[in-house]
Amino acid sequence: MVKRRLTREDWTHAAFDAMCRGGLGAVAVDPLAKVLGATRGSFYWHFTDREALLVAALELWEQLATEDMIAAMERIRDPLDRLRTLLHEALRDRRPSDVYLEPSIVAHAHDPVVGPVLRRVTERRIGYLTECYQQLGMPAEAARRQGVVAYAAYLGWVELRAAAPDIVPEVTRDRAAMDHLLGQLTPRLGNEDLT
Amino acid sequence: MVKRRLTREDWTHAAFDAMCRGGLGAVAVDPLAKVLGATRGSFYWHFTDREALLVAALELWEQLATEDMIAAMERIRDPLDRLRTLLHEALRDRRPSDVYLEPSIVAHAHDPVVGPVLRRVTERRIGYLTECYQQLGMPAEAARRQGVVAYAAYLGWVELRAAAPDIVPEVTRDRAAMDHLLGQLTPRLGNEDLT
DNA sequence: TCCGTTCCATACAGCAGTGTACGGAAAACC
DNA sequence: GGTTTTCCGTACACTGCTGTATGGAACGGA
Repeated sequence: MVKRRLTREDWTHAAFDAMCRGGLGAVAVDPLAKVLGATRGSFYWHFTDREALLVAALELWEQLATEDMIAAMERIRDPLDRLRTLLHEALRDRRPSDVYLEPSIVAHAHDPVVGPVLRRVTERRIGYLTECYQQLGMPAEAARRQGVVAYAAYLGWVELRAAAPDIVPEVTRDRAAMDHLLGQLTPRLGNEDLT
Repeated sequence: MVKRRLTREDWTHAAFDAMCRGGLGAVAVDPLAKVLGATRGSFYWHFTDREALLVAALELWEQLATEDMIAAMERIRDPLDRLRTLLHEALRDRRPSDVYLEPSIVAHAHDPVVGPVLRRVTERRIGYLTECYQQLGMPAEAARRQGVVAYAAYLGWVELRAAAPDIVPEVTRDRAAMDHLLGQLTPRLGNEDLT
């Protein structure tokens, strides 16, 4: 790792990494400078504020964890297969470094810079889930409700994994239990229980 | 509000209140002293550390939001009625000041003083849910899994409420949707779908 | 190679919070 | 009412972070 000059993207990615490990509080200029082997002088050339860095890192998160994810799903043709893959991907175990990011972001929902991004991401994800359910034949309103329920379920598992990591595999590792769970979130076609 | 001397409990309750509003970060000695109309001199008489205050506040949370809650539920005789009340109570809308507390705690799960308390609370709540499902006739393992699922659902709604408060009522205010949701978490007696 | 632009290190000021030392006020006790 | 114990205010030192000012290094084009 030769010592080269840093770009705005270098700082943004470093902030994102720190965010994944230590939450939003870890997005701090001084510590990041140490990691990058530079000083704050570099940072304040590329950014005006610590806040600007936070925004950049959050928008990177928005891109990677939502837009890219959705784009990947869109490559799956069959709607049912796509929803199944999506849910499975969302509920599956993650690398430990990913566990604390979303909880930390939600915990700062009241923050004026976090709030708007989180809002967009939440609405976008639920919106996409709604689309998926509609493509399976659900009417709009029911699909929306189902989307909200599914997203709440996702959030719940993410948080539970953070709160007590060893409890989650009790369910997710059990094939039957996992199928049961996914089954509740996946409407069987021709089911009249779509409310 | 006459100016009287402060007890350890005064500080603990003030810390708990601050925690409810601003998350764990709001448990700070200097600001709390201002609120209480005192100085840090008082604080360091009753506590050794800021950490000690955090522990006290978290244990108060454990008592109020878990033990007292469970004790209240135990006063309900009929197991099905009890579970329904519990779920309804857990998923119902809360006062705004309560919205950010649990997300903030979960976000600090890696913290050495938060971790153990959060572990205990999580295990205790899931354990109690498991009991409830068992009293409804589910075998131990299935009840445990159902308890985990129900608790994850609870966490999900709490977080969603913090992330995008206006989306939650879309479901919880709709009587039919709410019944459907509670229905998924409430086994119908004599249902063979208990896995 | 020279020069202008881009980038960064150093040094400084400032803020918010923690924890300690110590003197003195306020209760409590007899 | 004096003494002892309990409690609290004040002042200080220290830490970790933000943001600014400025000089100078590194790079790229002519």
